[in-house]
Amino acid sequence: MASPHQKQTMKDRILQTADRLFYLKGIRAIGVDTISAEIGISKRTLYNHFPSKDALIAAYLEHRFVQPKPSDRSPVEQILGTFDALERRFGAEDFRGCPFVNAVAELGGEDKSVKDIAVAFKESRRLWFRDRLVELGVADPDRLATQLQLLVDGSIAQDLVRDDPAMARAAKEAARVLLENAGVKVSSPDGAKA
Amino acid sequence: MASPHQKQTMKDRILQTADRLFYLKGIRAIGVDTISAEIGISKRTLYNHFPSKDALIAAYLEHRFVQPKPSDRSPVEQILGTFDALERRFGAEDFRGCPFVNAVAELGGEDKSVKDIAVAFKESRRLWFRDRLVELGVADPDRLATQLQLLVDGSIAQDLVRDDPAMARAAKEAARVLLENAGVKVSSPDGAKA
DNA sequence: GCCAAGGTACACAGGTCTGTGTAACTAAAA
DNA sequence: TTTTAGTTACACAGACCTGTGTACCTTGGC
Repeated sequence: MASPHQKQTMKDRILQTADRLFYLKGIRAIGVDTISAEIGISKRTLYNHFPSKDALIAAYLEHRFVQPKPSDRSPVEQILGTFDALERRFGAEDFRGCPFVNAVAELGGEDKSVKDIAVAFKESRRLWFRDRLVELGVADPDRLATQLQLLVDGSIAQDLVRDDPAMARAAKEAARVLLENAGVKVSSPDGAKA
Repeated sequence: MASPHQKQTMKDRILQTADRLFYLKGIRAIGVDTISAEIGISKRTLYNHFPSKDALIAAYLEHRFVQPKPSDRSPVEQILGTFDALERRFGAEDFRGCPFVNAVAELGGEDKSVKDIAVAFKESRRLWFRDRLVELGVADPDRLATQLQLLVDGSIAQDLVRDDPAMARAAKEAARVLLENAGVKVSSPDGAKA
């Protein structure tokens, strides 16, 4: 973990492959046989590293729970840049929506642990927006952060079914309107730095 | 179909039960045995009415594709009322997100017909917004309709993971800001008719 | 050389799933 | 009464799933 040159462990390879297949094809659609076959290991080895498929699913979701990198850009640029990043990801052919929302949709309210991590993820994203809005001094950062997160999740859901990266642009424009309405000065209607 | 007093056919009962279980528990999570057992019929009878589970899934999604009732309220009230209706549905304990988004998330891009009907549904909803925005004479009804639909889908996704009907209120407030920004006069910040 | 850790091959238990085949039953229509 | 359409009970095929048991093999460290 410390050294980037460190050889990838077996556990890493299993998790990485499970991550890719679970995300692309769905958690229920992928069996442990498929994962081990894809890596070229025996199913026994997989079970030596993860006690059950449920444990592998939990590891998958935790693995997806990554914090955004710190940035030295201005709060407004960071907020609006979120939607540019979304648009880029929508364009990739291996994008298939939000893994947490998908997992909840797929596994239902049955599995409480899945829902818990999904809620934690969504809340962490909302708080990320909120921190930047506080920095900007807007009146009601909590409310606006929630609304920005609505635009993020809405564009993800829309792109999931429509495969249309323009959804991210529409969300960005809406976000700009909401920011300006909250008294935030936003430079130009489209990409001043371009 | 014409008379509301008409006795419910076997096919209706199957579809209705499949609808409820598919939506609540997930399509992959429910087998045809479960559906037939729930109704108290044999699995053979189910297969006499639907040639395959895939056909039943298709019928389920078509059954969910309902058009909004015509309304005599003003366009603005209709648009904002959408979010009030959402909030009501979020409060129900049998609400589990958008069946079309869930189906795409669950069945993946593999099944093209599922994606097709999901796209058709989302587009029909977007056009519903668009029609009302045209009536209001806004400058760019297509863009704003897309953005309102983003708020709808965003609040649905958020409520799915958080079980928080307040997401609909946040979406409604954002919708009001977007409408006002487009030059639409919106009466009061919260429920003038209350 | 020897040992121990971890991987492999492979069978298998026990469950679920979709879908079919078949013979008997029921009830309404003719 | 006879026919016919729909339903039932039930077994079963064939596939896939999670998870385990077991005996063998490979490899690096001592």
